Amino acid sequence: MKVEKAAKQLEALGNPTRLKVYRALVRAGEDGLAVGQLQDKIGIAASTLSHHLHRLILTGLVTQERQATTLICRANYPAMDELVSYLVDECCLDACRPDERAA
Amino acid sequence: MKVEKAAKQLEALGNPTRLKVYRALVRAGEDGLAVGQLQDKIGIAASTLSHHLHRLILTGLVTQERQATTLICRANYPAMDELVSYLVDECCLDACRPDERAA
DNA sequence: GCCCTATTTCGATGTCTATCGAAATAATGC
DNA sequence: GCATTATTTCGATAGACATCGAAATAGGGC
Repeated sequence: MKVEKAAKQLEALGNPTRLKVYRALVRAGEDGLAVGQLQDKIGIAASTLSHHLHRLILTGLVTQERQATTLICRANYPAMDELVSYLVDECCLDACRPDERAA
Repeated sequence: MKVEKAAKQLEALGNPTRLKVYRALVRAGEDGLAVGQLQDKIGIAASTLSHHLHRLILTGLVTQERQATTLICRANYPAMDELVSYLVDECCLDACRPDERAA
């Protein structure tokens, strides 16, 4: 993963509203949550939520699937896994895995 | 860890320049790097670097220690460890540790 | 084809961010 | 206490962001 991509994803998660959205989606699991359900949970204007979702989708952290008139949002686990791996491998190796310390 | 604190730290890392700074500091290990060395590595104005360092320090991800006229910067590993733990435990449990899946 | 619900896009606004150069501060050595 | 080096603070500027309400769009049922 390039540093720019990682930074983009971190920036996407680095907003309390978006982190709450992402957290809610993770907790919802495979069923995901409709945009409207997210709005109820988080309590912001629909347009604002749509904007934040757009940013999360652009970075690949969230996916959407249409079911009739509602849009189901889901956390894209592999993307987060890749991001955490980047942080651990590239940025935190010494602290988290002393025995794997690189040259 | 509260969601606001995690978001603040993610936001701090969610800028390419700051992520490069942090990465350089991690790679420098316990010796750390002087502000001037960081500036040489990254190639931005001293004032800009100072601004970014300030943000990283405010979130606790970086520490500074003065050695004579130079300021040594170091990555604060426990902070990153805590942040990654938050992401894994609160936001990525299902994907990363299926056997520890919470209720 | 029209209505209803769900969601996005538009337009506007205030706040925050990144960046720079210049000037100010800090710490040391002489 | 002055010069030197290292770093921060100041002031300015251009661009990005978060937020809202209103209007537009999408999809489906009648």
